Amino acid sequence: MKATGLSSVARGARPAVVYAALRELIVRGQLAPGSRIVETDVASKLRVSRTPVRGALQRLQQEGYIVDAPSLQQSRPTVAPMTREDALELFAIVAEIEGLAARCAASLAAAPRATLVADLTTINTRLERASRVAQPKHDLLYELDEAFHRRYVEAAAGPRLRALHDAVKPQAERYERLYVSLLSRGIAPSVSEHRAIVRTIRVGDADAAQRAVQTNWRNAAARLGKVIATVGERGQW
Amino acid sequence: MKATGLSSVARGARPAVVYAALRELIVRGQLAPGSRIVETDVASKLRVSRTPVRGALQRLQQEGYIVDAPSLQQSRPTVAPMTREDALELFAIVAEIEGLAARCAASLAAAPRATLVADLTTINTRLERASRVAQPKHDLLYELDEAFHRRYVEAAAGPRLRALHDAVKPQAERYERLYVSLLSRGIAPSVSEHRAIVRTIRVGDADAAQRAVQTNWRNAAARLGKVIATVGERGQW
DNA sequence: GCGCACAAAACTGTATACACTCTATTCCGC
DNA sequence: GCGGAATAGAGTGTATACAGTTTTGTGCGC
Repeated sequence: MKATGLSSVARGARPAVVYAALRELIVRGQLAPGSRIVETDVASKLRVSRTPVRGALQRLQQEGYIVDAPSLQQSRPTVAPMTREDALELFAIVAEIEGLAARCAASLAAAPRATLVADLTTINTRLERASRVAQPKHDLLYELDEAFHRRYVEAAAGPRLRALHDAVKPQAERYERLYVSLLSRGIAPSVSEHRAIVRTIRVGDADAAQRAVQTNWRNAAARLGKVIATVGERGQW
Repeated sequence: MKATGLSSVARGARPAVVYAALRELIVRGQLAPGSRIVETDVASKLRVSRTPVRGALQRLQQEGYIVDAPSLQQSRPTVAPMTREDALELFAIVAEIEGLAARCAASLAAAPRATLVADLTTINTRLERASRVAQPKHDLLYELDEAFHRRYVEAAAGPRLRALHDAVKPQAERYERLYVSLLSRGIAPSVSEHRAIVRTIRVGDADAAQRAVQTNWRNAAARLGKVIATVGERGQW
């Protein structure tokens, strides 16, 4: 990412670029939970005016990446803290959204469903292999897990559900990365849960597919909950 | 609603007021699906500058009330069309969100749960009575059904789930109003489905509560689907 | 009368100036 | 030295000017 100088970005794309840049910083932890975000600073760092920055901040806030620090009249955007409570609620929501997508996936026609099942199997196999090596690469584990879920969402979800997924899921990235970085050996259960998901989609059992995805996320939430309890919360004060 | 002259609105509240005004116009149908929305017009009608209007439009778009008409470079916001497909997907999403809330509600402690159950029963009884009269008042039916669902969401949902609900649910209002206005006698099944929801929350069965809410919405979607098929879609051309 | 080209109007994207609010620091009085 | 008030600074809210793009209308040629 070029640190400074996106003033050359095409005319209609600046808010989106600012949004992407800030989200990346937040999700990767470079912008710590609890940090204040100042419109003027962002604007000058990225060499754009405050107008596109405003748009980006508004979107980030609406999606939950940043929150308003309590101040009577003015809005003081700060990076949203990471707490155990928040992680559990967020994972529960993702469980429902992706569960619904899996339900739709299991109801697809036979032909596209077969392709989907094949792809999911491939991805999950790669995930299993990546998790078995001596020093698992955290980024790779995250990418593969993410790719697995994204695959069936994009295959089956309608425009509304996909938009919702795009808005909610990336917020879990902060917690997922924390998770794999602390528990990289512990994703074995995930692999077998993924296999169960693939199985239900293959046989076309919508209810079971939805349940399987929900189970996967609820278990992940439980495992993550323990991790956070030990490592502590961030951005709380 | 004062048509013109909200230039006197407090300093930090203008985007919210513009947002509320436009959303109201859209969900009540005064701004027809497919209509173009022009920043300048809205700004001059409401006597504010384009800046707060911009914020409001962006939020409306992110929540799905308005969409971008395809135009290569510039964004041309138009009121989102109402289609059968969209209604079914939207209701399926609401089913998951409120289903999750109901699951949390069934897991509440005994004391607050008892209060919740009592309130839900009261609301549902009022709904039943309102639906039995000769000429049911559509607005009242809508309000009561909406109040029923809102009650348990607010009682049990965490901040994230509530924010999601606040963002998604109002979009269903367009379809719900269409629904009750065409099928006001047909809400008897809803009343009994609500009773089932209350029962599961009372006994504290989380899984059953979630399923009951999902059933309620899936049935509503099916009933609405038929209605739209007969009345035709809007804003498609 | 039809079509194409050019021009003008309409709108959105961006930047910037100004106003208002909140905060923090400093200075004065005690 | 401590506390409070005044003031300077920082930062957001709003308005507006300007630029670039798309659309629409008009006139000319055929």
